[in-house]
Amino acid sequence: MTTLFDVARRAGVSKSTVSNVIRGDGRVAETTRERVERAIEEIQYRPNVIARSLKARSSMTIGIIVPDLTNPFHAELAAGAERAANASGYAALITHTEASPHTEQDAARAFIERRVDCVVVTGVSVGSSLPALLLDREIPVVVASFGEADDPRLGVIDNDDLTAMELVVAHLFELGHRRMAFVGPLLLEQSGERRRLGFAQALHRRGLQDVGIGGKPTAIAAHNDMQAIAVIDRLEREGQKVPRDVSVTGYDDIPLASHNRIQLTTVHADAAEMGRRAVELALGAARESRHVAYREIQTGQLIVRATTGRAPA
Amino acid sequence: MTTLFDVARRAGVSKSTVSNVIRGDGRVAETTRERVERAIEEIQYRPNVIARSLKARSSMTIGIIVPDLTNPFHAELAAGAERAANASGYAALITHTEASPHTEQDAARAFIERRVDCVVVTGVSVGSSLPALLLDREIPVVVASFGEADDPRLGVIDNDDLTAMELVVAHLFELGHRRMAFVGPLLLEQSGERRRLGFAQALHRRGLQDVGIGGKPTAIAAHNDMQAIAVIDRLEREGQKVPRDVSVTGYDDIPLASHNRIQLTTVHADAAEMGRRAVELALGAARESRHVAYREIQTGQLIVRATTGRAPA
DNA sequence: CTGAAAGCGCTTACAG
DNA sequence: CTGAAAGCGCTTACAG
Repeated sequence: MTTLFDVARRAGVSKSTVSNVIRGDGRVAETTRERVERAIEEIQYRPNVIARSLKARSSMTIGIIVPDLTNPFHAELAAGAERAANASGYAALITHTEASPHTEQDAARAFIERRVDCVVVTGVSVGSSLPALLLDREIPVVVASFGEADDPRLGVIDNDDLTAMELVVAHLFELGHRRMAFVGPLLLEQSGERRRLGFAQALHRRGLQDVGIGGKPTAIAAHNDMQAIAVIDRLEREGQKVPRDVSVTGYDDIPLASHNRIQLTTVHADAAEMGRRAVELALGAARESRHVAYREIQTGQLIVRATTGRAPA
Repeated sequence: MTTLFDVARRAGVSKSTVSNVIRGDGRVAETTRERVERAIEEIQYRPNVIARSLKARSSMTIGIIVPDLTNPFHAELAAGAERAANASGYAALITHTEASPHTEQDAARAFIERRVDCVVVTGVSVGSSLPALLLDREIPVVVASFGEADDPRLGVIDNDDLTAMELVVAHLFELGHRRMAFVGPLLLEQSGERRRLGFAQALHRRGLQDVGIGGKPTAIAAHNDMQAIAVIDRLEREGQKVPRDVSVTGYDDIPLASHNRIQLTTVHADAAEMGRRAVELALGAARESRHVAYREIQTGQLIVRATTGRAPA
């Protein structure tokens, strides 16, 4: 690879001057600038960001942690975050953890060693130490759709799960359902617990409680759309019909939820926008060398489609 | 952040010695090693990979380009690649391009400037310059599921699309279909053309030709599963039934394809394994400072499920 | 407006 | 077995 020095030599100037034109530093004579730019063009010079990072103490890269890239909600969120990072000149180191504590530790270590400027996390294992590991190194982190985010240093972009689950239960209750169950996430994600709690509270207000999946529920509220779709698959393979025999709800409103053959009743969340906003907050904090320490909670709409219906008599 | 120097000072040795114990260089006295390790532990030292990269001329990171993170096939492939990279101590810079030439250029530039050791590409726009941009910089690239990969320097992990489309057409033909159409990818991906070609050739062998989507086909072969699922959605919203009125096939066999409500007839491909293998080839080449220049073609099984049936009378 | 010099945090011969 | 020194490719005061 060619270096600054190569273009300096070819243009007949010093490395400092080349650096000045590249960084757009004002004090460079017009003719010098042109000469340097021509040299850059001729030898196809591309600055070495690694060298720059070392000096600047900023890697110009952000870390993104997602439990499961294969879940469209997480993929959309990561994609939104990545796009926003790119737009600001940052590259994105993305790693998926399958909510495994061990993989999370490895990812944290890799991010620390590579000196990422900040990180956004779309989900972690229950009781994960990942955020603390990063925060303790003064790396700003914002968590999106997360569950209990108790560390005050965290940035949080989240959904109001409690309200959302109240909407879900109100809807099901109105359809006559009295035997309901919550089904947690496929992976051991921390966010599962808060939705379970919201569900339980909403039932409690109506003098009901979770009958569990074994308790012949007439309605099942799944932790997210992917889980809801898996539940429908299982029920229907067992010969039950959704929603005739059992109603099912999701959470996230992934594109597939509105597919003609799925038509899932779910809670809407704007994954891409959450990703974009998370990066905005994280980069802002990184640039000012502080933690984010700020939370933003949005409450999602309930989208009623065709997987919920009147409770069977 | 603490540096090598901090631990050297605390352990009362030189930076060289600390470096030697960290890198596991043999010639270090046992007691010295212990002293250094204790110091590292006490001040929680983590090496700066950026500095190491600068000296070593290897960034220990790989680039991954995917057109659409939201497509489970690409997500799986990227996840498999990412996992394999991590297992070898590499981090993964992932960027999604939406098959936009402009974004592809930006990604290539970012990868070059960050000196990624190699890149794996799961799809590009038609006629994309992305691979050449990288190859010309002596960066090994392997393309997976790609379409026409004409550059001999490329590594290629691919499916035998021609054979696969022959299987698809044979299956449909046997069910009595004579009016068939191919539907290309949602994004302008290069891989679309080869599947279209295989489809056309298979029809031609039977004295048929593509009637196009407007030609009232009784069977539609989609470029991939996501497109097939979108086609089913569209058809059924227009009041047609799949497969009663129209049969539909996909390609990839994403997890959703086997869902009870989808049951898509499709061609199986092992995305995660393709990703793993792609990284293996790319890293091997990177370590030897050469291009991959090697191709591996697998032919996928046709999985017959419930979106294909006898042609309507 | 331009260049010499120091330094970012490592690694790597090389001496001792 | 250990350390001093040079160098990876940049940036950034500072002189001139």
